[in-house]
Amino acid sequence: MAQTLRIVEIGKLKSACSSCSLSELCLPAGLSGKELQSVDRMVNRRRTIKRGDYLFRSGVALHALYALRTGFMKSSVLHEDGREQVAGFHMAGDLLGLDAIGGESHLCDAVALEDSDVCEIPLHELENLSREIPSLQSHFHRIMSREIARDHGVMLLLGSMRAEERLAVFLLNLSQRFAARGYSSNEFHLRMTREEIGSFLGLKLETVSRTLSHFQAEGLISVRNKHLRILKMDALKELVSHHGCNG
Amino acid sequence: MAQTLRIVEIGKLKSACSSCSLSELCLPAGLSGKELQSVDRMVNRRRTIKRGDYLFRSGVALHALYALRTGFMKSSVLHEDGREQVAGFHMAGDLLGLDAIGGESHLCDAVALEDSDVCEIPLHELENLSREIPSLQSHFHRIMSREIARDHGVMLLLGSMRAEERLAVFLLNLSQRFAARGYSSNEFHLRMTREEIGSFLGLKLETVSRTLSHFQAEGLISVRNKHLRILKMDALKELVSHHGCNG
DNA sequence: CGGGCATTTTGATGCAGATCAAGTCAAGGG
DNA sequence: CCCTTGACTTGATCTGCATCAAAATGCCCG
Repeated sequence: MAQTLRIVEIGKLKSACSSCSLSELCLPAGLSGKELQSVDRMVNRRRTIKRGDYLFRSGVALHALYALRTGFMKSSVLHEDGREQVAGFHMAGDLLGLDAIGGESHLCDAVALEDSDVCEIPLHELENLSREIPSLQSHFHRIMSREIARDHGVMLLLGSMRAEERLAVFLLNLSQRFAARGYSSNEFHLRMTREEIGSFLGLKLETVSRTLSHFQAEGLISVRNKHLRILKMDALKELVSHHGCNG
Repeated sequence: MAQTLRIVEIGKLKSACSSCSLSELCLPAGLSGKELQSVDRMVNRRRTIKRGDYLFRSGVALHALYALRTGFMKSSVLHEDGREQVAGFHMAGDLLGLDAIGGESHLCDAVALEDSDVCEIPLHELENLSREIPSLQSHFHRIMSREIARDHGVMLLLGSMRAEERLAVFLLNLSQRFAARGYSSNEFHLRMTREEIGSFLGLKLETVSRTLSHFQAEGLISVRNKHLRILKMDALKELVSHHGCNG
């Protein structure tokens, strides 16, 4: 009861895009004051997703796009026989639901890996508004395009890298994204399990664990449970570009 | 010289979207007569790409999006160390260059696997026009979204399927796309090499060849070089959904 | 039409990562 | 505080696909 009330209140809170610290990472990046106000009006609902809960599930109709405000989520595609493939991990500023625009219903699940807040962006209103604000339109296109480019990168990883390279790419990518949000680039908390990392990278959890241990033994990183520290950023980067040695 | 002339002439040909048999698969799907004329005016340049030539290369600035009119292409991402990952195969009606909108320059190569014709769609004009024509806008968004959803499907394939399943998914997908374009769904020509199939599926060419031979031995398909016939569509589909037997 | 090169097939062997199997560790609940 | 439970680590073994090798086939071009 108290719980429900709290959620409603949060939903009503006008913590506007114009005063949101993420606006430069998020949808309204690069908009002027006036334009920002229009976006504020469009994004009038917030939702809290508890750890382990779904933001949306595969098969459900698309209600809106979601901008992640705080927290951490994963999205995953599932095969009919139960296999799960994590398609991505999302942090503050990321836009979720982009794969559902094509068919009107979601094709993947989005699950909170820690308590998260999202802003709802009704697709039709976004399309209306982006007809009036060219810079919003082109930024929305940029966001979708970047998602396509990112996915191609993941395909490269899954299709042609060895386990060590995959893990290195994964860690470097996380590091970079934390840095872009003002967090440390060489020390952070892994919010996902080894199994989820494995699913994302096309590896089994044991392989993830072994490879992390191996990196640690080499002095590249230090891991203790979910706490991770990158000790030799350059060495990790070299690992990625050099293809081991079997060119 | 004669060559150059011929290309220029083709570039000038006004074989308009309004009279193009692909319009229902392509960008202008669902537009009215008047709207179609606006799109015609926007798409005023065609190009011919010879087999083996590049439509665009990674790193080059984005000039336009391209709608494939006739022919067959692949797009591939390359790793700095030379490894190539085929990101997709494209046939008539497909839109290429979507991953370059985000950063203004291409992130993958697009190569013709047979002589191909494309229509150039200047991105800025597309954005201008889609501010005037809502159905064009939403269809463009649908196209980008479908590309994201398709990529997620490929990630599922690369991350969690065995070689036989990958090949089966690949053949079924090709079959479906040929059917959508009015060609036979169970007999077609593979325009790419075994190596390119392998690169796309995250397998080596020998594995592709062996797996095809195996399918043939089982009576699921018949292959002779690049000519392929699907004999047991249902059995192929079962192969995909049943995860072999090691659930 | 025939030589040469690229593509494909097929076989033999090796290895990275999966699988199976214990055992350790941290967190939450009675 | 101990017990349970889920997450993680580590070791032993297995296997699917890669790699290496060589022969067969198709195709381009002179």
